[in-house]
Amino acid sequence: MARRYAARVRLATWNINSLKVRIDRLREWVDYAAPDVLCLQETKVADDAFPALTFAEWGYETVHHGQGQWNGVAIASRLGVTEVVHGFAPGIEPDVDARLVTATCGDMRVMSVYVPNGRAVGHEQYHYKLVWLDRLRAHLDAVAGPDDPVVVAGDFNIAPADRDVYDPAAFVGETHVTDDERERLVRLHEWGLVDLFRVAYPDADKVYSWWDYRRGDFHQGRGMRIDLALGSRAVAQGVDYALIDRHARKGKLPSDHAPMLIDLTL
DNA sequence: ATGGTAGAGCATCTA
Repeated sequence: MARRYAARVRLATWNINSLKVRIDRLREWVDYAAPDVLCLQETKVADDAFPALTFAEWGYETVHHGQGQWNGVAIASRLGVTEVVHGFAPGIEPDVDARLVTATCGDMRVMSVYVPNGRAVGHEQYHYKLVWLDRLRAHLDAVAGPDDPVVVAGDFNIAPADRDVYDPAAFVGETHVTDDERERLVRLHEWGLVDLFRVAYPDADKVYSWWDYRRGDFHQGRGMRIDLALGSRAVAQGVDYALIDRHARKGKLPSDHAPMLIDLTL
């Protein structure tokens, strides 16, 4: 259906690191931030344990793609949830894990992604990460076009540039910062996606979305910006505001990731 | 000091 007027949309993404443990904190943040579309990662629940009725009480339609103990991704939307694809589109080698779910929310084609961690450079899981990102690019071609309003949001487990890492020297030879991983992000840029946080803040540094639980890293400012919202041109040109909400990383039982929100005019 | 914490779930595995 043709769009008749500009719509303001608040998009959010959060690696919640267990929906079961974090449901009250999530409710608190949703009340505060009131996103229209919310991408979640690491729900760590099976589909039959996903609290869809709770989200419905909050005013959200949901789709969840989970497996139980690990991984699990969801999209919660006040703008509808249609044209759902669980995992990679048909024709692409299926994923062994639940790391991707796609839905149309309002006018946007939305993907919630939990990119494999990679564990260590050269590890079998690192190879899986790189191949997974190649498959994500193929998936984009299958479910959307670069001229559509498209958003790919989630935990990419890649810091796009050195300024997205608290100490680049500390990560030499580690995952999340290698040329091979960053090249996969460049390929997504070549498809037509841009880093929406950078649209709002082209030069900001020391802005992170994840801090290791250990060693007091959050309080010492040792973080990385690895949670990204990538958007096509139709989305990027409408970015009004972006925020990585560090306050949600504080207090009792925080996720190790902060949520990010992006305000758009579509 | 090759450490530390957190979540799954009950011995470790994953991050």
